[in-house]
Amino acid sequence: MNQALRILDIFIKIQEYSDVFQHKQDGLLDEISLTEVHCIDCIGMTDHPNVTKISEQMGLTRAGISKISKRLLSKGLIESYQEPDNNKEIYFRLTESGQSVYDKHKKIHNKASQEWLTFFEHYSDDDQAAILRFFTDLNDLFYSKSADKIEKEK
Amino acid sequence: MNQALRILDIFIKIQEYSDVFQHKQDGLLDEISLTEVHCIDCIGMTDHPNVTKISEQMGLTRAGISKISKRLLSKGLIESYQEPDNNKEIYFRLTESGQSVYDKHKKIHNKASQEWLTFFEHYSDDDQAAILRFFTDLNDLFYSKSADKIEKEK
DNA sequence: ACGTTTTTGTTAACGCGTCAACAAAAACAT
DNA sequence: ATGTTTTTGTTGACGCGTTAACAAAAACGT
Repeated sequence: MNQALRILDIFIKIQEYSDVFQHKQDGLLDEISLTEVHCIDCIGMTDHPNVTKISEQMGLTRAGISKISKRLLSKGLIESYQEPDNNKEIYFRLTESGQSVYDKHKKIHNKASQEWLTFFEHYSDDDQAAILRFFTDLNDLFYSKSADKIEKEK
Repeated sequence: MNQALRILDIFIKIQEYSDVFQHKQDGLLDEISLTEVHCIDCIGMTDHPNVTKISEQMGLTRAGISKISKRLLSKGLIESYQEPDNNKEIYFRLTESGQSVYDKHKKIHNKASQEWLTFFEHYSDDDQAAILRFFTDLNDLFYSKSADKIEKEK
């Protein structure tokens, strides 16, 4: 992934978590939590998503995803299915209403991306380069620290 | 507050929340949660801190602070007192062990600030200016959005 | 083929903070 | 002074996600 896009991604996440109201405006988060929307997003994007895969992608525990998926099932936003050759793994797919949530979220997401890019393009090329480098360095710094952490936990 | 310091402050917070391990390394967070440490910090810095004041400063509910203060009391990190002219408000102060946590946290905080400044100073003046402006703009953007939000909630 | 190990999903107990409802004290109004 | 309103702190019910323990299925080793 391009580094500029990576930074964009970070900011979208910040925006999503701090500006929950943006979703609220669209009436998306009235009955569904932000985590549930992210889970729907993950299910919509993943091939044969099961509890384990989703938990890895979302950085939550399997137990957590197990409960979230139960909520989504009871809300009729997803449904589960299995493959004939595997009796253990349980996969999920979006229902029609789940797909609608998915689409709305994607639309909001794209709108935020666009706003962000517009915001960023107001800076000169030199400024953009400086900002990008700063975030890249920062990312590396955090990454190396995380690596340290993992190292120590072993 | 200076804008550079403001940005520093934002990053310290990010660092604190994402790099909990940094506290763990110092054995600070083994028995105390990060929120509890912040509460101790708040009590240590505030004059006559009571549940209401602390909740306002920390952005948590009174109910939350009420419970956190009970935990801190039971851990012997803070103690409560009242003033003779007021039978309603209950204030807190740090015990000796609470003060020790406060000092350790401040030390870690200062260290993080110093690291951050060092990191930042590696950039040229022009780059620093660009980065600062970027964050200032971002801050303004978020602030105006929040203002919109408050407006709509009325 | 069969015993062992790993993977997968679920559940109960827990910790954390919120919300709503409440009682007691304080502040206010007249 | 007295009745009303506001402030303050607490509690119970709740939602959310984690940890730990578990059973069932799959994968592995020989």
